[in-house]
Amino acid sequence: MKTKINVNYIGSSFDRHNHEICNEHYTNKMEKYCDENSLKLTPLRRKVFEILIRDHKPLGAYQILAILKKEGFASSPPIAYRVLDFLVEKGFVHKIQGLNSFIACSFAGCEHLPAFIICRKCDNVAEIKSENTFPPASDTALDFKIEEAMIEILGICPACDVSRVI
Amino acid sequence: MKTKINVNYIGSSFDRHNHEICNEHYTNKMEKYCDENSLKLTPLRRKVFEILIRDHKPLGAYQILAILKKEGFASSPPIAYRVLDFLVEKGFVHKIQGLNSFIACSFAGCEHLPAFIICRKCDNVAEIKSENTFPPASDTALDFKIEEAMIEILGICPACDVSRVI
DNA sequence: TTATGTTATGTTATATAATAACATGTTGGA
DNA sequence: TCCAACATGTTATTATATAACATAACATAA
Repeated sequence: MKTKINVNYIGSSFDRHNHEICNEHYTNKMEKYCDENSLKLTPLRRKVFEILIRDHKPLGAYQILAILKKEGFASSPPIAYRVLDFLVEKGFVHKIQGLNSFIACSFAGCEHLPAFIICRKCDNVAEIKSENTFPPASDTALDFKIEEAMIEILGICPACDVSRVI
Repeated sequence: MKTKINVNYIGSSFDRHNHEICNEHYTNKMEKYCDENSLKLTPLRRKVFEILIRDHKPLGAYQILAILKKEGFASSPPIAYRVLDFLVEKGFVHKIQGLNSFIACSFAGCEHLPAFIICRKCDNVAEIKSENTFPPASDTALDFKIEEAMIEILGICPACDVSRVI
């Protein structure tokens, strides 16, 4: 059997990689984390995470529901939203507000404020670590207790930027 | 007649100020800008901006619609969304994705990537300038052409942070 | 002035996203 | 075994946003 290589732009860069190994890696991480923290990794939760990590692209709740339906699961809206709440709360998945969609975390297990760069041409999304950009260099924010941050940067990725000098 | 002082946390800090002067200031700026750029500052557009700058708090489209209705304007959803599109496009108003709401810009006329700090206790929102935090210090983002950014920071503002040392 | 293109406003209907409220199932101890 | 906590399931509804189309206002060229 030939090894199928799913090439996608994900993770900490827009670089290519073998996405199957990547999937496995994050699924393993998740199983380990749930085990250690006595969280129930139920079939439904596992399935939703699997759906999200498959292509590692942002998916809306209703897209996820459609896939769940096709694959024999219940598919009323609260099913997806509840599982997504769980996955987001535990840090396995992030919500991308600007797209009303959800994406598997690229740095699971590693403390971070998630940030995303979104190419508006190819629609690929990459998660980047944002520690270096925080706290924002502003007097205002100095005394502000940051708990969560939503950083979504829209633009053109290198691959789509035809005008760039190669 | 007594001068009514509306005290609110807005602008580049969570500091107090006379919000009436502030309103006037931004309305003037807007008029000037529209004049110079031959943009039509119609009664509807003026009204929506006025609604947003009144208390300088984020308002949802349907909240704005309700106010428009009370004040004698048409109030079907596209009315608000279209005017908001205009105001956002011209930079007079920003959309806060995390709250599905809109807020008058605090740095109108000044080139900037907007960023917000949102206190989840008192719900006040402050806009801060974000130049200093961009581009994010990450190899990934180096080659990425940033066009737009959405930065929303959730936490506790100094006034609400009871635990802080005074 | 009239014709014409453009922009703004208006209406109805509908799409899309998210949650409330409540019922049933499952599981893991006291 | 019983109970408590959690997970899944259903129906209905709320909230957010847009499509599609109609009319009005306004500038400007014939």
